[in-house]
Formats: sequence, C-alpha cells, structure tokens
Amino acid sequence: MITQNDTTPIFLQIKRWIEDHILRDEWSADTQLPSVRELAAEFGVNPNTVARTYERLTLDGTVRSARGIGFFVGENAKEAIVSRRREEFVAHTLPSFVEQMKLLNIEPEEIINAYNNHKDENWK
Amino acid sequence: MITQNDTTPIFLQIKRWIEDHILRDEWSADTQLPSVRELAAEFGVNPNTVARTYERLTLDGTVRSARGIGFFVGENAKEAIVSRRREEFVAHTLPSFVEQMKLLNIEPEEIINAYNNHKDENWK
Amino acid sequence: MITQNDTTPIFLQIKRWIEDHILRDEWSADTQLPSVRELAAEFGVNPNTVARTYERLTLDGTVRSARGIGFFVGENAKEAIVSRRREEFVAHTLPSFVEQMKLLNIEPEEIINAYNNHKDENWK
Amino acid sequence: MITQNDTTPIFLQIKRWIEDHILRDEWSADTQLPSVRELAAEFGVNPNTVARTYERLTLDGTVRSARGIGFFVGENAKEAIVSRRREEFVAHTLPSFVEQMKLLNIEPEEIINAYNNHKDENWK
DNA sequence: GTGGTCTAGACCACA
DNA sequence: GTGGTCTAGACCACC
Repeated sequence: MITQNDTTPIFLQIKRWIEDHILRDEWSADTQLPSVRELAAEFGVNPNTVARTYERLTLDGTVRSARGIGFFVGENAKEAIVSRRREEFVAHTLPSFVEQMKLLNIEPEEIINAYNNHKDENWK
Repeated sequence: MITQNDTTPIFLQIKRWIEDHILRDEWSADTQLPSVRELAAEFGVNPNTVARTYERLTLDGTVRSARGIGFFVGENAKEAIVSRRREEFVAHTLPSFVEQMKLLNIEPEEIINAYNNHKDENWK
Repeated sequence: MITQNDTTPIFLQIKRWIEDHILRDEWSADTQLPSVRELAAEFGVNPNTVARTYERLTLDGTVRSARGIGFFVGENAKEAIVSRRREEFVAHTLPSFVEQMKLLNIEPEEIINAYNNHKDENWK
Repeated sequence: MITQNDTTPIFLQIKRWIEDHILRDEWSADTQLPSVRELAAEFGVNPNTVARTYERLTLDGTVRSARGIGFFVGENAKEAIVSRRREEFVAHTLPSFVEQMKLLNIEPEEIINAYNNHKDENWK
C-alpha cells in the first residue's frame, strides 16, 4: 500500500499505515513496533525515510523511543489519533466530500451501500 | 477560495475552481473564460501560475485557446470533467472515505446530515 | 480548412491556402484575388488577419496590390512559390519525414500507396 | 540538436529528443533519466525549461517521477510513443506530405532515395 | 489587448 | 542530491 505513485510523501504514508494499525487495535499501548530497518526492507524504501516517520510519531506522542531497544506505542496513542483524525474529518474531509457528491449528483444511497459492503481488505 | 494554506498547488486549486464553474453550468461550451492576467490579478498570484492552470486545462481538452483572443470552454468539457471526477471518486475518494468512517466509528447518519445541511455557499 | 485548432498562425494558413490555389493553376498571373473583406467573412476571421496575409504575400512578390482595386497574382508567382517550397521540402520536410519513417518502422511502400491513392480532396 | 532557430518550443524539442532515445531502445523501461539540472546544463537552457519537458512526459505517462530520486522511463513508454506518433503520422504528416509532393511534382523515387541514403547520424 | 515561451532566482519537501 | 512550485520580468507572435 506504500507507493511512489501517490503524491503524498512516503514517510506520511507509512505514518498513516502505523496509525491505522493502532486504530484497529492490532498494536496497543506499549507494543513494540517494527524496527526502522525492518520496515525499510519491507517497503523497499530508504531507512532514513522510515526514521523520519518515527521521528514525527515521536513528536506526536503517538510513539515513544527507548534508546537501543526500539519504538513502542504511546500511552493514549489511539485516543489522540482518533481525536486528531476526527477533527480533520469534520473540518475538511466531510465538507469536501459532500461538495463532491453535490457536484457529481451522487446520492447518499451510494455511500450507504459502499459503507455496508466494506470489508477489511486491502491491508498490506 | 484559493489559498496558500492548502498544500495542493495554487495552479491546481485554480484548475478545480474553473472546473467547478463548468460543473455548475455557470460557464458552458464556447463561453470565453477570464484572461490570464485578469485571473492573476483577481487571485493575487503571478500570471505564470494562471497560465499553467490554463495549459493543463488545454491538455485536458477542457478548454481551448485562441491566440490573441483568449480561452474558451471546450465542447464536451462538462461531461469529461464529470466522468473524470466520478472515476476518481469511486476509485479513491469513496473507498478511503469509508475506510475513515470505519476507523473512526462514524455512522452513516452523520454523512446524511451533512449532505442535507449542505448549502451552496462560500462561492466566489 | 482554416482552423484555430492548428498551432500555425491563421494568417499563414490563409497564405498557404492562396499559394496552393496558385500552384494548382486555379489562379494564374494577373488574376484578381478575393478582397480582404470577402475572405475574412468566408473564413470567419478578423479582416486585419487577412490583411496581414496579403501584406506578406506582397512582400514575397507573390501578389501585387492596386490601390483602390484589389490584389492580383504576381508575374512569376507560381515559379517563386515552387522554388521556395522545394527548398523547404528538401531542407527540412523530407529529412524529418524519413527520420520518422525509420523511427516508426514505416516502409516506403506505405508512402507509395498513399501517393497513388491521393485524390484532390479536402479542398475548401 | 536543440536549437533556438527552430520555431518549435525548446521544451518540446527536448521532449522529442528524449522520446527518440526511448524509440531507439537506448533508454528502456525503468531506466533512470538525466536529472533536470543535468540536462539543463547540457543543453544550456534554464532548468525550468527542462522541468517543463519532464512535466509533460509525466502527464503523458511516458515517464514517472520519484521525489528526491529522479525520473524513470515508464512501463509501456515505447509502445505508447510509437502508437501516438503513428497516429499523428497517418492522420497529418503523411497526407500533408503527399499533398506537397503532388503540388511540387515530386516523384516517389526521390523519397525512396532519401530513405535508402538515410544514415543514423548526427545523433547526440 | 490576448496567449506562449523562456530566464533567473528563490524556497520547499523529499530521499 | 532530487523534483515541485512560485515569482518577477522579459520578449514574442497573434488578433
């Protein structure tokens, strides 16, 4: 799911990928995260890029680093992510989404359908 | 509506702004569009930036240029825009939107509400 | 056959259109050419644009103007056009044409066929 | 081969120059292309001009860009270029070429000769 | 007046 | 180092 074709920076794609894991409760507080080298190999990107992801996550408080050991999920990581994303959602995502619906004459039913048919797939 | 705060490039914001006008039937086929210098002044950006917008629209076929005269809305511009945007919508926007809803536990009702409350406002 | 879609200037398209008539012996020396207004109406362009065409043709010697009367085909117009065009042909058109053939793996037969099938059509 | 004398814009000359390399199999899929600054220096033009070339090639799908890394030849670049050029060839180049031949009384033999004498020369 | 191209130089984010 | 965007200003051809 990490791709160069997307215009969003790779390190942000990885950041979101990690956050998504946390949101799905696959990684909970104090869970040790994959090492920089590991992830870099898995995604086929430069280790610096992954390091940058962790740096940002650390600034967020989403993650905390233990020198010489690795990175761990922070205490209230999930709650923080949810609140940040919700804010983003209501402020930008939802309005622009509705705007698109209106412009393209898309009925709410389509959205409901997509919602009901959603399966947890495309998961690297 | 054009802002430096948004991370999307100015020339693409303007492109979208023009396309939206066409989608709303404010500008139909063969309508002459504002000149490069005019728009540049209106948005307070460099003429080159607007020129770049029009260049892209021309490559799209959304717009056609007449040297020494100006730009005009292309023949099937609206249909082309709708089909392009719909494709983008079902391929990316909608899936990632639903994904967000699931991750953030947002119920479809919220979307319906937003949809119903939508007014055509803040329209330059 | 005069179109805004072509990237070549309109006045040059018209110039070529007139020269082609001469090459086909439809207009010979001393034939009076259509007036500026006439052509402008026929092509749906600004009279200035046609005027510019005649101005160039006059500089060429292809055409001579009689004040208050109109424009007439010059004495050795046809020969001059042919020589100019031939020069252009061997210097640029032919080489780049052959280059394209090589790059696209197009065999000479295709050209011969096109040549033999050519009818004098698409003539405004 | 890139010259200011030609009336075609520099950035399009460079585009063609790159496409020609691909057609000649000198650069195949996934080959990394010269950087913007490199080409700009080589041709003695402004980096923006080369950037514009690459922008077009990217829109084409001929090339794909990786931020911070460089540009790479796209997957079916060669095939796409060939088909685009062939289309252009049969739709415009060939008809207008034959038209010229007729108008200037040029015999097919001349073309065959030029074709046979063609050497892959002046190739940067 | 219009669009089209090019230069010079700046700043940014990314790897 | 790489690409991407933007500005400022110039020059040109066209209508």
